[in-house]
Amino acid sequence: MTQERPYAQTLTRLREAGLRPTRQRLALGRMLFEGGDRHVTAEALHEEAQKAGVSVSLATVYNTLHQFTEADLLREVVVDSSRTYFDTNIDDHHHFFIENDGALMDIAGDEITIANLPKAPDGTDIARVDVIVRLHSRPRS
Amino acid sequence: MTQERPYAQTLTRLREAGLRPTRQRLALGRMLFEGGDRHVTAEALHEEAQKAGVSVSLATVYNTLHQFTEADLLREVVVDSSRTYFDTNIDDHHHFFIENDGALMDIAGDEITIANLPKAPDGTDIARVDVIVRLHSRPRS
DNA sequence: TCAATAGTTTAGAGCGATTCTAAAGTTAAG
DNA sequence: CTTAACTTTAGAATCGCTCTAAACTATTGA
Ligand SMILES: [Mn+2]
Ligand SMILES: [Mn+2]
Ligand SMILES: [Zn+2]
Ligand SMILES: [Zn+2]
Repeated sequence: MTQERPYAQTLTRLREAGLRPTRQRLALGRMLFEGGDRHVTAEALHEEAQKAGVSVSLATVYNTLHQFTEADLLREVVVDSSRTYFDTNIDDHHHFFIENDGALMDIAGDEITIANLPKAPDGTDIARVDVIVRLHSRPRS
Repeated sequence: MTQERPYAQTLTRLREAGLRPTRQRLALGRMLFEGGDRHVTAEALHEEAQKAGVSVSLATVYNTLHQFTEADLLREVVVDSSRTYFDTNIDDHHHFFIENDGALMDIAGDEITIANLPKAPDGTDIARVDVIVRLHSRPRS
């Protein structure tokens, strides 16, 4: 049901976000939103587009990822100080991060229980709570 | 007790880490380890050294922070995809991060209870669990 | 005390991810 | 259509950080 009319679906999302459905945005949007949840870097998405024969500049990939994030179609995940990951899962959730290969995996929000969270310091509000479970992959047997 | 003989204390730490107690390492070590827990960026520590009249190159600040981290005198905290923070608190603990001004504050490890953590995927081991409570500072009244 | 050696510092070049600029190309309106 | 608003893009610029290799310094053991 959520997989039908994929073309129209991405188109609608863009329209609702007030973004003109350009060739580039439609192509990137389809790569991101059709199929399951994804965690991508700009570089990786750009490469994927190239391979799919979609001509988009890296600058546009960055622009688009930021516009999608701004429109709440994506969120950023900070796990590595040298790359930014964009996440198509915008629900509250957490992550496994395999430091060896940079892979990110979702942990559903209700799979982890956080208790006794101290209250935010005066003058501040909690914007989000991120749990990152850092993993090291064991050498394959 | 932990604040006495500050000079000798830093000196001893360096010796125990197998690092020659050079003028630069001693100066940076004292700035980092005397007084309470700190969260610094290389840039900020470099500036602080300059202001204290200690001449150290930025490259040496980076080298030193990494060597200290390697020696378990510091740990890195990833909260911002554009800067690396180094933390003098090497106990298990978590952080408040005020996104507006880049301030980091500790949350003691036992102040948060994490329950139902899913088990690590096959072939991986948990290296660390980081909880980052992202805050937005409310405009001052 | 004083080499000789191993380890350290540093200026400056280099790198990689990301952002910026401003000119050319598109889309939406009317 | 025509026009105005928005978008894309190549390439330059930025920025945090790392690398290189030459100049220093701490350590060692005659
Ligand atoms: Mn960004
Ligand atoms: Mn590092
Ligand atoms: Zn995710
Ligand atoms: Zn800390």
